[in-house]
Amino acid sequence: MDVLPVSFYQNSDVTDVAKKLLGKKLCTYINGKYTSGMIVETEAYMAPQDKASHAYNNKYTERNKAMYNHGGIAYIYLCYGIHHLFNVVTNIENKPHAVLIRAIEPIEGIENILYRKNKSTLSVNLCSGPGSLSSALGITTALNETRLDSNTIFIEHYKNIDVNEIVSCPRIGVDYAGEHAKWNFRFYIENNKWVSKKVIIK
DNA sequence: GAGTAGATCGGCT
DNA sequence: GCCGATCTACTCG
Repeated sequence: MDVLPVSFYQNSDVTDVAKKLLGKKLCTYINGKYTSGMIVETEAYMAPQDKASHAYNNKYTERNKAMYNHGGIAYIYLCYGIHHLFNVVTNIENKPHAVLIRAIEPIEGIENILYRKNKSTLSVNLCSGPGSLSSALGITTALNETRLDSNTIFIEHYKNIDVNEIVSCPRIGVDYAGEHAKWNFRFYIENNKWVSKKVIIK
């Protein structure tokens, strides 16, 4: 009903989209099971200049081609051979920008999440961390390049987050990116217990 | 509670 | 062959 239009993602400032996604509701309807959760943590990836991005220097492969598509679709890829990481493609065609969704706060379909996780009780780490969140929502690489206004994956308005509640800090697990690893491209909602990791001091 | 190994696919040196 | 935008389980103290 209140699904974000594709135009929301076609913004030339990825960090702006990353911040605006906080407090939105990510919903999936996969294999007949509906689940949703509020986005509490994101990271921006801004290729071609961003070394931490798969599309650094406009590198183009079969895997990352989704990022070169227009904004408003999903870029999902396999990490460490096990984890399916879910990204939102932003900007226009041939501008490979993306926002990695790192954590959500479960809202609906908790029983489906527990079933997928083979757990009986809800705990904070179930949807916290990109790989964990994808398995909780049933997201796999089969959904790569799915439109975010489709009825499989969609994002709705949910809660307005005040700028004062948004914390920005360096991204996680991208030390190899040298100077770019220090960019404050990670955003999360302050004092939200579902956030995967607090500020990392180095 | 903290530290480490193991899982396991695709893209690259 | 090696290593990654990771997570979990298992060990050790």
